[in-house]
Amino acid sequence: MTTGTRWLDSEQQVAWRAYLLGTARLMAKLDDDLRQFGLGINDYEILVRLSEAPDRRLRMAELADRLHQSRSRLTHTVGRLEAAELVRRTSCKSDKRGVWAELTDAGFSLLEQAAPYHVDGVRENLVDLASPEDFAAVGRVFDAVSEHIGQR
Amino acid sequence: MTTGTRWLDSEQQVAWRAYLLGTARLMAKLDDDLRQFGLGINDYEILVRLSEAPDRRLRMAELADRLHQSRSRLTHTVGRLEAAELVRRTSCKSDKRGVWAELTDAGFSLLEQAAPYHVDGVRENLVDLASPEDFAAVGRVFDAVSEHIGQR
DNA sequence: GAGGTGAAGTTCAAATTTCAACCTTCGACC
DNA sequence: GGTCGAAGGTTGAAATTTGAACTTCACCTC
Repeated sequence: MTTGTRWLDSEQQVAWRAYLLGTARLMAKLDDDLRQFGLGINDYEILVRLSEAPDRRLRMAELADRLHQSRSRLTHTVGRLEAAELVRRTSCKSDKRGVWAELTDAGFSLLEQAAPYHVDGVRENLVDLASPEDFAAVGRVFDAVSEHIGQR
Repeated sequence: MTTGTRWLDSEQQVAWRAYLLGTARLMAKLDDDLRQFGLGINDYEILVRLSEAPDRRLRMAELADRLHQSRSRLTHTVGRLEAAELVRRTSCKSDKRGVWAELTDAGFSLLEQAAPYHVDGVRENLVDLASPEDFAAVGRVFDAVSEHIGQR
């Protein structure tokens, strides 16, 4: 008889581990690089999402979903960003339960400073290391992953 | 004049974000699935590395490097695993500064239980969603990332 | 064989994240 | 209107992670 488990074959195994290790190293590197601006990559992503939204603001739940974070975690993080004056909270008129997180001018300009530096890091440590085809494949794969797993 | 920053083009941007979101969702999912065994993916990876090592043991620093974790984090985590009797620490004779982390029988058998389940999760939520070529590309890309960034 | 430098681990405190409990408001239904 | 289940957010405590300081030991050089 055979075992019911389909183990990864050796190439899949190698690729899976490369992904785990590479991701760990990459995130640590990007985090380090952002530290000079007083941000982590998580904070950075929050600011970016806000900067792109209409009126530079987003509802907390919407933001949490886009980043796949718990509402609780986001509450804490936004609390810190607010203390740093990078984000402002305002209550939502149409839904009294709701809260808008809005990027302040200071937040926007910090982002303007950090972004070029951060993008360079993403290029240097990821994008430019891969062929365009390979990088596109990464996009497809993780798009499928997101799609498959769906919301939390 | 042009700006000095090479921004990501729109496809790269999309791929990068897919990677970020997909990774967040994937890790959360794998973590959740392992919780039934009282493990997180981080604990799991530690046990796996130990299980594959000669005598099922590894020096702390070596283990930390393979997982790209700080020594401090590893000390804490192994402390918890030790409290759960899944890992045992022994001191290293040839280098008195050193400490071996060694998988216990209980650790090994928990791993035997968890592994099939975990691998299924990795397949279902990642490997089987991608074509073999695309998944191989993921491996290549993150291998290059690891290589490029190197040790911490 | 005494210093000096650096590696291996741990420790403690601070920062961050998780988890469950808890309001308040919305919406549907009766 | 009144009720009930669920969504949006927050809170506070517990668990985990980070970062810097610290101890012990190894190794190199003079």
